[in-house]
Amino acid sequence: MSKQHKPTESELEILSILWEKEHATVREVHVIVQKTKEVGYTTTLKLMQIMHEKGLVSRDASSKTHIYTPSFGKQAAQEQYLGKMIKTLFSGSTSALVLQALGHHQTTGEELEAIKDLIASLENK
Amino acid sequence: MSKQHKPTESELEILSILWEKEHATVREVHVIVQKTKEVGYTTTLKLMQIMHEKGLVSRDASSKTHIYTPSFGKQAAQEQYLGKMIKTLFSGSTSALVLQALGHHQTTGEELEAIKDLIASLENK
DNA sequence: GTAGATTTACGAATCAAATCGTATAACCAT
DNA sequence: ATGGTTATACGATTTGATTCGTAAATCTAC
Repeated sequence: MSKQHKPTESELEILSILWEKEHATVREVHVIVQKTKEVGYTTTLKLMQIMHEKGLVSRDASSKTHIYTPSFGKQAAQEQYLGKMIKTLFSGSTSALVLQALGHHQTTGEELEAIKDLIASLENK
Repeated sequence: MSKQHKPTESELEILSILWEKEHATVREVHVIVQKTKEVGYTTTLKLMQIMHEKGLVSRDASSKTHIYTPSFGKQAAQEQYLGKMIKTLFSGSTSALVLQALGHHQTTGEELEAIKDLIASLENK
């Protein structure tokens, strides 16, 4: 993930949409954004133009209607935010975060199995 | 955690210091802030005054040098940020976050034991 | 090809966060 | 009680994010 510019709240919302759809036009993004926020089309456009300037997204401008693609994957963003959160809010303790997450948020039995598997494989090293 | 005002980046940094020390003066906070950022004393002061207005911290103004105390605990903030992160970056999947955290950040054997214990107790319900 | 719709580009206005300078009050040591 | 230091209060400026209006370019349908 490009480190120079960390996405703002609104930018992250747009990135989420792009991750979901792989790539999209301003119109497509705007339609989805509008479901949660009352905001004009040109606002979404401007945001996406700024994201392009910052390098958060790339775009194909070969046709009139530009197509935007995120510059990095959801996973990279998850990594960055998770790392920062562990550092600033959990005093660097990954397990503190994990315990808090498992303790206060819903998980299915299957999910717990997957976590146990990962722990087992970590212990085999 | 007071929901009306979510702390900004800088405010969170100050809160972390207050959580660490229980309570502190502007000077004490500023000395620590200065280790990472080049910033004037009055900037830190102003920030803490605003945090007081927002209700993020309370203060004892009985002596000239005021003493600031966080209005809520670290745990409440962890809860809020974690919940938001699961929702926005992990599509609501707690296990996705846990797997990512365990997979990419260092944990000791003891920590893994504690996590396994929690999972076991969750499964017994 | 012309009208209406859609899109981009651009700049301006608004709003909040962050920074700092200056003034004033309180404290301390002598 | 006076000078130097430290604290708070307050306002001004800067910076960045967000919002939108307007104009110009392109497309579409007839």
